[in-house]
Amino acid sequence: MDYQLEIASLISDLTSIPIDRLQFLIKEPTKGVDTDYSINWFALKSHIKKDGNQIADELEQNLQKITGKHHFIHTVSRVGPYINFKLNDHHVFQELRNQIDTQFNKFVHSGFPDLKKLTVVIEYPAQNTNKPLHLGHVRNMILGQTLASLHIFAGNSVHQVNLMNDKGVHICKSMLAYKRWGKGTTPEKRNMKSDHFVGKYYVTYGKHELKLREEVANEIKQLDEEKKKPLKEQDSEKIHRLDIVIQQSKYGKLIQNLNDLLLKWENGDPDVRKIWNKMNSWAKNGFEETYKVFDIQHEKVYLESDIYDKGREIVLDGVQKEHFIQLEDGAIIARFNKKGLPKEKVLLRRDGTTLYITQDLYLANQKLKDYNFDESIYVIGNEQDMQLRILFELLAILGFTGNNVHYSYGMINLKSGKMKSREGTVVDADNVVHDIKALSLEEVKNRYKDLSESEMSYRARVIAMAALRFFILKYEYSRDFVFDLEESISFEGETGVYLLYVYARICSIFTKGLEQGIPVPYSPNEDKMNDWTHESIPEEISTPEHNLLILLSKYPITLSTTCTTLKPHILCRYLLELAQSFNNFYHECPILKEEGTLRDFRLSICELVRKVMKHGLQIIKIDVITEM
RNA sequence: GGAUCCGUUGCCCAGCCAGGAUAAGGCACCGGACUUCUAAUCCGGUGAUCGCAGGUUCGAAUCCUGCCGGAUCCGCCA
Repeated sequence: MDYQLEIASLISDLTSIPIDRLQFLIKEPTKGVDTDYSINWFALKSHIKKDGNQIADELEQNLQKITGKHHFIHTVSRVGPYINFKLNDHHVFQELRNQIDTQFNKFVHSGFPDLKKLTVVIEYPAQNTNKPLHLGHVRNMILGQTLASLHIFAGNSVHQVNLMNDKGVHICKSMLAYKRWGKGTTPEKRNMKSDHFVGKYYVTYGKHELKLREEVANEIKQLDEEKKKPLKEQDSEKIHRLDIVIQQSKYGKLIQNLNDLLLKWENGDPDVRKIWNKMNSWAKNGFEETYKVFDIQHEKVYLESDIYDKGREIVLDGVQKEHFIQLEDGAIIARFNKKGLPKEKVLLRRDGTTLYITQDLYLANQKLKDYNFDESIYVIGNEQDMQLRILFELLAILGFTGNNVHYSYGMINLKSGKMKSREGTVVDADNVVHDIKALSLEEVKNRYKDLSESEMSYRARVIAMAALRFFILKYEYSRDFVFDLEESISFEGETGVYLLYVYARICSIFTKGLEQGIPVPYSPNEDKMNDWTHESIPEEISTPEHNLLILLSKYPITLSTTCTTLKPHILCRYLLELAQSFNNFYHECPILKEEGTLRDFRLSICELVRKVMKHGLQIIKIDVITEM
């Protein structure tokens, strides 16, 4: 039961203030105030033309009449400008108790409004095939995957797809370096993960280019400055001279080689295609290994090399329909007249070749054809906000049906600054997983000396992935954050490990209970629900118990909010609060040492927390373990 | 220069959409709790001009305006 909504409903009946307005006015109290929900009657004044005090008096009196021993509101009281509501523990517990057996699925969905089920396409992480995945991709993958999970939970039909950027100048850079310095070696011969092998050559190229560029840095700078001047003031002779110097430098020749390679690829040169195929398959095989670690599965992968040239017809058709404009030199552009958008955007080059945006137009249509979606989500970093705005605007101009959403997440920066893959200053996805696993294995070994190797590494793996996933998801997705392996991946405090620990603790209580012949709701070893029909509740409920009950009752609405806002951090914050609240309860309230109703009541609370914790973690794709 | 986002304690981070009680957590630091259901834990403490200045309001971290500081974007690149 959503008590916040119920209270809003009660007040709505008494005041005829619309309930959808009232539910935002019912607040959870700040720390230290002994109440469960409250409303400030000042906030009601703008809705009823009465004296505030009078409103509060009437409300309080009327509410007093209906609340009481059997009502879900136990007490109503006035403190200053607030009307406070304390819920009835018995009522809350009885409501929750139903889910211990068979109603759990109904319970977790009970916060959802009855909406039409949607078909949703989620595209991520759209990486390039020139280098291995890095921490930015990790955030992308984990967010994309979690979005899918949230939509599936909400009952929507989800299609997870990827766009593999497997052609273009970036992969040519790796190819060029490999051709020049690779000497035909392979990842196997070098004993390297194959995508790292490809990435090595990308970095080699980047460093080489940077070195050569320095030789003509001065000329490039001068050229840039000259070109920045208004057209009339430009010294065309100087520009020409600088151009020649740059072109004839080693740097210029390298760039020329790169462009030649790209052109050869476009023309289908067999030798170039052969090496391209080889390097791409190395890259893709490497990605597959990493995907396995993160359990990433795509229903379909669109390849840029397949579709880069498509979308031309859409653009030409757009010209026919006078949406776009063909310039004298042959280029096709779109003009915008909207704040925040550029004046114009080129859609086809003057030589008729396509651009990335051309392909985007095609892919948006193709996804609609393939899935007839209601919503298409692009999980892409916020540095591409403008590109996506332009794309969506173009689609709108073309009368595109279907809702496009840019899930714009923030960048991960390092203490040392921004991650730059061409300079090799990135946190590699595989390495970061490896490091966290090593860290958690050490912790497991410290605690258990006599576990089997496989059990130890299993636990270490679950713990490590929990730590990493939760670390990414606990931040509001749109915000940038700074990553530092030492400080960021901790197993203490607000971490995934903290949540796992609560789960393991509860399991441990149940295991101990079973050993002592005490009936418990759940058997961790067999992963089995027991016959558990406990219904009674002690006369006196302690504060930790009360807090847990209230918190548990908020789970459905938390899930619903998380799903409708697509903000996983809301669920993460809830689970942390639940874990804190449980740990407080754990230390304050003995369980197995008690007897009768009190023991059973507390065991029931444990089971509720266990179930909600497991469910919540499942939603964010974190596995649990029963012992740690 | 223009556009978008951001600025909350020594550090990290929630709250802002929908204004209301003493600004919530975590890290670090200080003190306390393991012969008692797992101390990867708990309890207590120190620590905040919510970037600055105005405005609206009975009331502003939250809304509005201006300023300062930071990030990103503004390619016939991807």
